[in-house]
Amino acid sequence: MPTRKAATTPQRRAPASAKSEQRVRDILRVGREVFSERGYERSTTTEIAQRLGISEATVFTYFRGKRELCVRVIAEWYDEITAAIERGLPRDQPVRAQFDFFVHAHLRLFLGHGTGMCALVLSEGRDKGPADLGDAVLPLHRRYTAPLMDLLARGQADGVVRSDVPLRLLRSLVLGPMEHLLWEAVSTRKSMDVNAQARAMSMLLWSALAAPGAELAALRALRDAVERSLDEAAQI
Amino acid sequence: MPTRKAATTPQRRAPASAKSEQRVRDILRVGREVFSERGYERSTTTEIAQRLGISEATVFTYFRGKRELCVRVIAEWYDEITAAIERGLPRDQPVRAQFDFFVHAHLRLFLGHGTGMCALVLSEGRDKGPADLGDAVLPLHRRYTAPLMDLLARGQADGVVRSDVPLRLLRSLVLGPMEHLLWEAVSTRKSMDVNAQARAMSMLLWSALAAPGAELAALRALRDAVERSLDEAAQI
Amino acid sequence: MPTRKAATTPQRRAPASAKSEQRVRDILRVGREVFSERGYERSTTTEIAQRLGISEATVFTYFRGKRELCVRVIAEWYDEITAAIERGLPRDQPVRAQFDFFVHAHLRLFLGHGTGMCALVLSEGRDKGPADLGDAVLPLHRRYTAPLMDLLARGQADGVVRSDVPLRLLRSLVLGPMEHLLWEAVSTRKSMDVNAQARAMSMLLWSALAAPGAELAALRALRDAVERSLDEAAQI
Amino acid sequence: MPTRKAATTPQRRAPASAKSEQRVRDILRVGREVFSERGYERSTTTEIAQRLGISEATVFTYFRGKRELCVRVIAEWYDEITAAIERGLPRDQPVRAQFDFFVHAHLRLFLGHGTGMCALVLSEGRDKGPADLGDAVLPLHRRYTAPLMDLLARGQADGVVRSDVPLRLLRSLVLGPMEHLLWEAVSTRKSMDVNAQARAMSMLLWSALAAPGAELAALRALRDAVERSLDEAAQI
DNA sequence: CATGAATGAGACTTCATTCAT
DNA sequence: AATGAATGAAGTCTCATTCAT
Repeated sequence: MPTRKAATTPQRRAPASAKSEQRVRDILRVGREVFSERGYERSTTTEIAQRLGISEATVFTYFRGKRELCVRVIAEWYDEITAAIERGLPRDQPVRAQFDFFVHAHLRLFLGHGTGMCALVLSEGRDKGPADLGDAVLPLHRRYTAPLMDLLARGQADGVVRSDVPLRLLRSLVLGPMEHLLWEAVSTRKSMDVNAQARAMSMLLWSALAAPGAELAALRALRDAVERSLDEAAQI
Repeated sequence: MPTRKAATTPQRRAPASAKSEQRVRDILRVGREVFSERGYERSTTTEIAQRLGISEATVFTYFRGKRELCVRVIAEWYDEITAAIERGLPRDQPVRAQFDFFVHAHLRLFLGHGTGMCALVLSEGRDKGPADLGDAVLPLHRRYTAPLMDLLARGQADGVVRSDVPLRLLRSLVLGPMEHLLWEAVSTRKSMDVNAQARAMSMLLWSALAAPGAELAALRALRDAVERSLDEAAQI
Repeated sequence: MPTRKAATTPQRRAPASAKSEQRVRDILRVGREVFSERGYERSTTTEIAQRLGISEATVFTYFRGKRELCVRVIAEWYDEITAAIERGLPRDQPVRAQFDFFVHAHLRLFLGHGTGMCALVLSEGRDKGPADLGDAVLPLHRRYTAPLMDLLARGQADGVVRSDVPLRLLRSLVLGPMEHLLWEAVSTRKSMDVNAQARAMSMLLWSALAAPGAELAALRALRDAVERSLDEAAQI
Repeated sequence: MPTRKAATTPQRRAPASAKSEQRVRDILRVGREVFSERGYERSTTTEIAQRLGISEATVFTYFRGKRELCVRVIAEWYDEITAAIERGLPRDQPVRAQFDFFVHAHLRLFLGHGTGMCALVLSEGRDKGPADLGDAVLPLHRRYTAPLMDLLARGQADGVVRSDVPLRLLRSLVLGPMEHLLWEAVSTRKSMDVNAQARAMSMLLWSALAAPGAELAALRALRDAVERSLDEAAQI
């Protein structure tokens, strides 16, 4: 600890040349591989270095430590998927279509690069002693889910999403089943037909989200109209 | 944390005297405490032994190793909560009431003994290297959720639960949001009003599960109303 | 430098059996050797373990870390020499004799076990970053020099030690030259005749400490001589 | 900190252009800063380079290694203070006045540039493994103290400094207390009134150095003269 | 000449596990 | 049956030093 030690000595900082940046990218790439395969605690800087065929010391030239590397790996990944969501979201289409996109994209992104990142984030994004990744992960996750939250809020405003339940619960209602599905995929190590699953999931979730009385209300309005018409007709 | 070498030497097995059984129970009890406070990797056999005031070696007299101990701890816990569910489930009441019980019990059990076991299971039940916990946990989890699956199946047979979606997806729809909620509780370390949350969650989930027949029924009612109106109109 | 880590996990503590105590003594003995040969920073736990023919891990079973071991080594040594001084000091004899004893004992003790401890204490007893031995050493040193301070104070009270200079300066006047001599011995690695040096040093220092009354005595003697001469002259 | 391997490869030597000399001076200047702030072992070539805004490799272009740099830093410093002493020494004044100057200058120089150099020299000038600093420092220190030795020798020749003690011991008597005082200043990190301390110290040391019989001898001479006079008077 | 980049060697420390008693 | 004692294996991290460009 290694020592936890007040760093009084300035750290060697890596410069920003083209070569350096490539190194940083390489280490991040392999770091993502290893961390997602093994989780934080069981990953070793040794393995990361070995897979790259470089010295362990080199890793520490570019990252202050294992912890920082892992945070960077997670951050990069969140940046990617957040960008993918934000880039692809069809904002000019109805809420329902946007929701559909989100579900598809979410499942695709989390399973796309292997299930490892998914597991890493789900599992390590939590307070445990020194390697407290949770504090670093939480804001990233919030940013990632922001589009979903917007979308649901807009849905509520438009009356197509139920308003009888707090937004927070709706978020759980959406993300929960998807994460559960992902866990299952991770646990059983079975591959799955992402598109089919996404379609089914989106349909299911939307029916759970949809304003429950929407159709009913429409029907009642219809009935009332019919009744009124009939009454009027009867009075003639 | 380094990967330890898997135990290759056959261990002396502990006998089954009354005293021995007490020892086993003690170790399991404290093991549960420690594992749930720290997670698997950050727990140490040293601490477990120290809390019991016994020698580390004694732990290894009764358990082949740290991993086996942890698996046993998790298994015991699943046995308990599975039994609690099975014992309390009001099988003679309608599916809806049973579902309600399950949701309440689930949240209560997972948060009851602190969030630690919840976190341990959610977090360590996952693919990591050889001898992983995941393989041991999966069947336990399946057994635990069996009553829920039964219940949903029965609901489908009775027509009160939607049948347009595979059971597997429905399970995710139920367990997913609850786990999501639990994670949130664990992450933010905020205590929550379990009963209130359970009520809201149960209501929400049930409305998502409920056979979309509800609308059909409404439509049927409309048809009837219209018919009635027409009949009345015809009588004039 | 290893990481400092907030120790949340209880440390393995060594028990207090006879065997254990022997181990502790062994490690302290060899630790003293190594630390005094190399100084703190250049000493390694590896070497200490190797000289004992034990595993490095064993060292850490008995001492929390390098730092603590070194502090213990220094403390033990101070205990020894402090005890030796306090045990041997001839308190019933005149201050001058006690001072003589102190000087002899000091030189003997500091050079006795090699010059290493002397160097270690002189050199490492000072604020430098993480391994701040200074705070641990200062009170030990004060306790060690307490008898000397007492002795000087008593000397002042008795009028045999000069009172025109603060005690603090007198302490520097006594310890300074001795340490200087020891440094020289350490630096040049020449052995020296401790007894002879001690005799000369004691004499020199005492003459520097002695109450300037000496000259008054001389003047008195002169007066007497003159008087005697005058008497003799008068008898003529 | 690990023992580094002594440089075995012959280094490229730096040229002696004006620019190069400036570089050397810069590195020496910053090296002095760092070494005196942190001591030898805890200083890093990284930090020295960073403070200068140059590459670490550049440091090694001009100095064979860390150790050589440190030796040069110490040597430069000794050159400065030696020159200061030799320049200021009032050689045409009495020994006592010269001594006074030396004491003042010594304290001023050692504490002047912070206590760091003082600590560095006092602390690292000592036996440690191969290529130690002690061997390099000793001759520098001897040269530095040469004026003092001269001065004391002259004092003995003139009869104003005691001759009953070897010069070597007298040197310890002078330098010892001063170093002791400096250590104290360094350890306690308290600033001190250099001039006042120097005055007191000079007075004290001189009274310890002064030929103890000087006054007595004068008195004896007086007595003899008196006796002789009386005798002569008696014979009349 | 200067340096960006890399690294070998090693330091301290932790911990699950074994085994003689 | 219990444990005191020991340790192998591994892990994270540091830093002086080299060398191609």
